[in-house]
Amino acid sequence: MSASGAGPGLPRRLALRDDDAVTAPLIRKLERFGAVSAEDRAILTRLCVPVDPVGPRTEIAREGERPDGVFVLVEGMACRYKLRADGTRQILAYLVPGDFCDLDIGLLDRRDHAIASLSACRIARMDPVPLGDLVSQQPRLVTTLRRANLVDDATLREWLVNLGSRSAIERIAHLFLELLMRLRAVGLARGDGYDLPVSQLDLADTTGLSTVHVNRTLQELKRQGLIELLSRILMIRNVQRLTSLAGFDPRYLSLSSTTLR
Amino acid sequence: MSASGAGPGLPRRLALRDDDAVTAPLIRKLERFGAVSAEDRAILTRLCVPVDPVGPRTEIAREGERPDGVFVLVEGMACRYKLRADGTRQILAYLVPGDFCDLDIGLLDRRDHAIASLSACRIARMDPVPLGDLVSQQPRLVTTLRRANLVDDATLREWLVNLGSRSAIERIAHLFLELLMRLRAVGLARGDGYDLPVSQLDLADTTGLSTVHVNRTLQELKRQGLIELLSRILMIRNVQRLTSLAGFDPRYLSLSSTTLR
DNA sequence: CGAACTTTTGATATCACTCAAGGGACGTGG
DNA sequence: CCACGTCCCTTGAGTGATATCAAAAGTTCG
Repeated sequence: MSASGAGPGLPRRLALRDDDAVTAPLIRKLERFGAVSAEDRAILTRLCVPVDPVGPRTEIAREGERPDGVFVLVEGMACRYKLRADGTRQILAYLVPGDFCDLDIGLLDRRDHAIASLSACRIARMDPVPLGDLVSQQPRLVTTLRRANLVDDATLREWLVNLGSRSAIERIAHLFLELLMRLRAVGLARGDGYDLPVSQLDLADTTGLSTVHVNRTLQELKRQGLIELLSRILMIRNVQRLTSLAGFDPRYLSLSSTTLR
Repeated sequence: MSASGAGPGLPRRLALRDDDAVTAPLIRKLERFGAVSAEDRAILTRLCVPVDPVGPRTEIAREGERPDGVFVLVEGMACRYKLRADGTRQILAYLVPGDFCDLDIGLLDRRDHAIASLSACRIARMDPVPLGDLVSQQPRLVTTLRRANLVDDATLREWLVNLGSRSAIERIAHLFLELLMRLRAVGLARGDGYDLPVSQLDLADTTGLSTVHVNRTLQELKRQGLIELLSRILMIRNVQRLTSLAGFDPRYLSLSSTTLR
């Protein structure tokens, strides 16, 4: 899937274009939150060190461990989650390419939640130390990173509304629309559709529903002609009706109107 | 309730002790996250400007408006919340004395949620401009504020778990235990109890349940001898059993073991 | 081609919601 | 001090949304 099987005898990571590809989604995302100069881009590219790709359903960061460094998702889909004592998993957030996590979670000495891939993922890592130096040297860039972080917080709040006060069908519709907007913002949607490489169990652990009910709710969304979902490719057939069904108000994502369409 | 009705003819705010009282809960809270020097205390006291007290159920910050400055809760209980188009309210967080909000939400130009008092409250406000200067001049203090902020984020994640995967009785038990720990941390619990100046409707909007079901669930908690709740004073009769019922693991609050007991 | 996972379906159970109404508690104004 | 309104809590009865259990059918992958 990635370029790992390129030419024989070639070192694994060499080309400059590869490096660009690593930060491309991140930069695309950050540009929504402030100007990103060529120097900023160079700094980010230097800071982001690619890590070995991970397969699907692989733990990336463990709950309870001491955080070190910032992860940037380059390709694929991942999630934050918490495991309860009874084995229940609650997914807290989806990460799409360009998303980073734990901008300053390193200030605490214990992760309160884990991170895992949903699909196969490519990941990069930023060292916390040079990142810390940024604050004095590139305050504008840090502000931009912080803005992006604040939107993640706002997203978490919207998820709380989702679980606390929306019905099953509204929850799923809302999730699908949020992902559409976020993927569009990094150029990874195709029209009104996108790859959604997650199982119905994942959706159940996201929405606080049972897998059976997720399945039936998806069927209802299809029956109403609102979505198509086949081999993990989602196509929203009627964004407007789905938006009104979900009560989706994208302002919490702080997206530009062009992204919204 | 406050000193507003003190001696006749006395100016409303005068005594130095009053100023101390404004920052006391904040400092008590911050000390859990890093050393707070006398200089830090002086800075915080200078930055925190008391605002007129507000009555119960009063909006403090409106959704959609441009954020300006940081609020610090001095006395009383407040909440963040979002209102849905259909009038439903979802409470996102409780604020107790010492809590502050919106450390850098000022970087966005639109609040995604509102803040309101639950009980009568005393509030202080920090100007964003001198606060911004802190970053270069008192980096340690800013780090401490950030740590406190991270715990608020972790709390929000735990609330997501609460709504997504706990039953009604577990949700309420979990909320009560969280508040016990947080109030203890600022010295506002009395043994295993505390003032809980919120209605059952507030609890319903917090836990995603109906008021009727909140009422019945509270009765069940009383019946099991786990809590007493009378005239908005909560007493937890059996912290250990309630903890195990709720599946409450306080580590996300980053509290010291002395606070936990 | 088999093992493991995922999706789908049916039947039944239950938790929590809605509706409706009565009964405090509290404050306000007459 | 009483009368009234308002808000809050409580209770009952009926309903509905979602969970659970169980098993079959489809998919993926080695």
